[in-house]
Amino acid sequence: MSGPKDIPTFVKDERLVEMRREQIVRAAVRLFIEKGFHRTTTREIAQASRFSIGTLYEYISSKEDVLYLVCYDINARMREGLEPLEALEAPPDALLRLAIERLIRVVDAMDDEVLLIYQESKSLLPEALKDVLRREAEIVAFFARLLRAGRAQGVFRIAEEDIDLMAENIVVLAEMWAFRRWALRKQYSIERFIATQTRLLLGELGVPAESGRPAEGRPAAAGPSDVRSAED
Amino acid sequence: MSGPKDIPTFVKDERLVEMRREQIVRAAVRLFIEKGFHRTTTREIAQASRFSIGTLYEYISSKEDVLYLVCYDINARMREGLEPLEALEAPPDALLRLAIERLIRVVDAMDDEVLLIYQESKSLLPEALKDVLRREAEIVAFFARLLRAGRAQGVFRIAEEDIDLMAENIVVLAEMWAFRRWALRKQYSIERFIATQTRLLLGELGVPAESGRPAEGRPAAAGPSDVRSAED
Amino acid sequence: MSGPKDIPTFVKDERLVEMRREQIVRAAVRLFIEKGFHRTTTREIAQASRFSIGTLYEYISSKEDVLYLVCYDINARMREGLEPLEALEAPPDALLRLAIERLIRVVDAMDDEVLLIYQESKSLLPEALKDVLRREAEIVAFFARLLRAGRAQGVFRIAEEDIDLMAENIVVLAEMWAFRRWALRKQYSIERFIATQTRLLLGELGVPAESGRPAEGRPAAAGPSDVRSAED
Amino acid sequence: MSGPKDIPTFVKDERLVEMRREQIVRAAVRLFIEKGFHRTTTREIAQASRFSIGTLYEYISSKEDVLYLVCYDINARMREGLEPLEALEAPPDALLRLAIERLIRVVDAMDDEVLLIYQESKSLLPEALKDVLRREAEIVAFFARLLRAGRAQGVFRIAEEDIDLMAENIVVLAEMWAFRRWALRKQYSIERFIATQTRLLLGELGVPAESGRPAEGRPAAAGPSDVRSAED
DNA sequence: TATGAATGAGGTTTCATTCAT
DNA sequence: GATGAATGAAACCTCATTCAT
Repeated sequence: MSGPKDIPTFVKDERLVEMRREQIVRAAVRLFIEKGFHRTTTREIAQASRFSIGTLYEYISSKEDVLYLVCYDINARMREGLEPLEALEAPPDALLRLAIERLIRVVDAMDDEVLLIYQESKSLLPEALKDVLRREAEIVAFFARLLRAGRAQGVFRIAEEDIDLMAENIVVLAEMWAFRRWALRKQYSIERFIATQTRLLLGELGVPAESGRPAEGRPAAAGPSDVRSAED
Repeated sequence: MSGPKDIPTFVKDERLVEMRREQIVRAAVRLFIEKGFHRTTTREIAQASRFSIGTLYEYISSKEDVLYLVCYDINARMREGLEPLEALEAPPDALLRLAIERLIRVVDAMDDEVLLIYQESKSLLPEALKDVLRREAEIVAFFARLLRAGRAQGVFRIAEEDIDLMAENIVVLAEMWAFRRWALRKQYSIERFIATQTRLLLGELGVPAESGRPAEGRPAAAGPSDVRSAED
Repeated sequence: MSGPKDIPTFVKDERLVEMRREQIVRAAVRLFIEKGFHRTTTREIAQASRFSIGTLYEYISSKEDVLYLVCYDINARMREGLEPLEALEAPPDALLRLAIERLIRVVDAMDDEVLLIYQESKSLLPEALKDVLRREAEIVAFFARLLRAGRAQGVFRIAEEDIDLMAENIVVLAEMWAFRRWALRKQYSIERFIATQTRLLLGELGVPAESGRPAEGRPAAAGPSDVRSAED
Repeated sequence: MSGPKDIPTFVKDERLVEMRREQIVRAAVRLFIEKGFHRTTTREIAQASRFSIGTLYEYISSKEDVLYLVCYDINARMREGLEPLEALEAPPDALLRLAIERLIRVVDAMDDEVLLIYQESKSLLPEALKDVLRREAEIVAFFARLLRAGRAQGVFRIAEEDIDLMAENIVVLAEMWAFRRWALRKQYSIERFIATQTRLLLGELGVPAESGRPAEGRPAAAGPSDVRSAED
C-alpha cells in the first residue's frame, strides 16, 4: 500500500473519488476523535459525510480503509505544516530551532489528530499500518537531515550514530504536547513548552540557549545565529 | 475511583476476589496485548481465566472494569519495578542516572504493557481513566522529587517551574522505547538507548556525561564527573 | 467433516445441542423447501426454531452449517427408510424389487427434501459437500451390494464393471420421481411408476417381469422368486 | 411467457436487443456456472457483458430475466444439438440408438449448463419457470415421438401408456451424466456410459443389444438394424 | 459461589435497482 | 442509447450482559 490510490473503489471518476473521500475523512476524523475508531459506526460515518451507507461503500471497501484514509490525511497535513521549512535557508541551529517550534505548533493545532494516531493506528490492517509508520518515519527523517547537515558544518556536536535516535527524540518531545496534554496543559503554556523542549534538545547538541527566554540558573546569551520564523 | 476496591463484586470473600481478579488480569493483559481491548471478548477473558462467563461477572460488572484492572496492574508493576530506587541513598545525579536506567529497563520488560496503556486507556470509563492518569502521574512525580532534591542541593541547574515538564520528559523519553520500538529497535540496543537518553537529560540539567555505560546495580558514581562519553 | 459433531458450538451440553439442532433442522427444512436456501434468512430460521438469532448462533457458526445439518438429516432419514431392507432375507431379485419399491416410496414421502438436495447442495462449503456426496454414495453402494450378491448367485446377468453405473441408475430412476414430478405426476400414479421402473431395471438384469402387473405387449410371467414387500 | 420476446426492454431496435442479450447470456452463463445465480451480482453480469449496469437494465428488467434468458438459451442449444436427428431416416431402433448417443454427447458438451438448469431454474419467476419446463418437455416429447413411431412399426415392445415415462427415463439417464458426474466420471468413460445406457433402454424396449461392445453374460449379437451416427 | 444458555440490539457489508446526465 | 453514482433495505453475524439453576 502506498497511498489512498491503492484503496479500491467502484467509482470511476477520480475527481469525485477524491472529493468524496475528503468528505469521508473530514467526517471520520471528527468522529474517531470524539468516540474512537471502534465506537464509531460506519453508518455514523456515512451520515456525517452526508451520504448513504451504500455510497460510503462505493468509495472504500472496509471500515479499516476509512481509518487508513484518516491516518494518511493526518500525516499529510502534519507534513504540510512542516513544508515551509524545507525551503528555508539558515544556519543549522537556527533552522532546527525553527523546525522544533514549528513542529510543536503543528502538534498543538492537530493535537486530537496526533493522539488519534497514537491510539488507533494499531487497528490498521498490516499493510496500511506499515505505510503509515513509513510516512511517520519521514517526519523523523526530516529532522535527521537537519541534524546531519548541522553536524557536517560542525555546528552540532553529535555522533553520527546518535542522529536517528535524536531525531526520534525531537518528534516525541514535540508530540507529547498532544499525548500528555492532560498533564502538561494545566501547568505550561505552549510558549514555555516550546522554549524548554528547544533548550533541552539544542543543549544536547552543544548549542547554547538563545536569548529572549532566560531560564533560571542559565545565563541568557545570544544564540550563535539569529533567524526568526516566518510567522513572527 | 481509587483502586480495584471500588469495583463492585457480588462475592464477599475478599481473598477470593483478589485471587480471581489476579487470574482475570493475567488472562486479560495477554489477550488485550494480542488483540486489543475491543477485539477481545468477555468470553475469551473468562475462558483464559479458567472460569465461566457467569463467574467473570461475579467479580466485575463490565468489560471496562477488566480494562481498569489491567491498567491498574500494569501501573502497579511498573512502580514496583522502580521501588528499589526509593530506598537508595546516593547523590542526586547518580540517583537520577540510576532511575532513568531502571525506568527504561522496566519499560523494556513491559513494553507490550506500556503500549497497551497508550493505546487502550482511552476506553476506560471517565472515573477510571482519571485514576489511571493520576497513578501514571505518580511515576512522573517520583522523578520530579528527584529533580527537586538535586536542585535543592545545587546539583541540577533547572528552574523550579521546569521541573514538572522535565520529569514528564524523562518518563516519555523512557517510554518511547515501547511505543516507538518499531523505529528504535532495528537500530539501537537498549544499552545505547539508555546511555543516550541519560546523557540528553542530564546534559540539560547541567550534569556532564558519565564515562562508560551505566549498568543496573552499578554503584552510583559520587558527584558529577567530567568525562565525555566514548561516542563523542 | 463427518457428521454434525464437527460443527462447532458454544454450548457444552451435548443433549441440548442435539435437541436444538433438531429444532433448527425441522424449521430450516421447511423454509428451504418453501423459499430456497438463499432466500431464507437466518432470522427466519431462528424464529421458526422458536428462539432468538443469538441462540441460533450458539449452535451453528454460519448459515451454511444449517444447510449441512439439513442435508445430513435428509440423507439420514432416507437411509432410515431403507434400513428395514438390510435385515431382509430373500432371493436377490426379490430383494432388489423390494428395494426399488421402497426407495421410490421413500422418495415419494420425501420428495421436497430430495429436490432440495438436488438444488441446494451446491451451496454447501466444500468440506460439507464432500461429506454429503459421500453419504449419498452410500445409498448407491447399498444397491451395488445387492447387485453384486445377485450376480454372484448367477441371478443377475450383469458385468462387474457395470454394477456401479447400474446402481446409480437405480437411484436416479427413483429420485426422478421427486425432481421430475412436474412432468410425471400428472400422468402417472406412484404404483405404475414403481412397476415400470422396476421392470426396466430388472429387465436389464435379465430378470423377467413379475406377474401381477401385466403390461401391454409383454406376457405376464411368474418371476423366478416371489416375495412380497412388508407393506403389501 | 413464451420466449425472450416477452421480456420488456427500453430499446426499440430489435437487432440491438438480440445482440446485447446474446452478450448478456454469454457472460451470465459463465458466471452462473462459476458462482451460482444468487452469488452472481448484476454488476458482474454487466461488467462481463462489457457494458454498464445502466445499459444492462435497458435490456432486461430484473436479474431473474437474465436467468430466464440463460435457461432459454441452454435449452435452445441443447435442442440445436439434437436437431440433426430430426431429418434422419432410419429404422426406429437405429434412430433411437443414435438419439440417445447424441443426447448424451450434448449433455457431455454442456454438462455445466445442464447442471445449472437443475440447480437454478427454481429461482425463475413462476411464468418463466413454466416456460422453461415446457421447453424441457419438448426434448422429452421428441423421444416420445421416436418411441411411438417404433411402437407403431412393431419394433418397440412398449405399452402406449408407458411411452411418456420411458421418454422421461431416456432424458434423465442421459442428463445424469451431468448431474451425477462426481460419481460417474471417476469410473466410466463416456463411451461406456453411452453403451450401457443404450443397452438398458433398448433392452426394455425388446431390442437386443448391438454388436461391438459385448457385455459379460450377454452374447454379442448384431442389432436388427445397422445405421451409424453421422459423426462416425 | 459457580455455571452457561439465552438474549437481541446493533455491528459491518452487500447489491438490485433507479434516474439524472 | 449509454452511463454509472446513488440509494437503503436487508443480509449475516457478534457479543456484553443476565438470570435461572
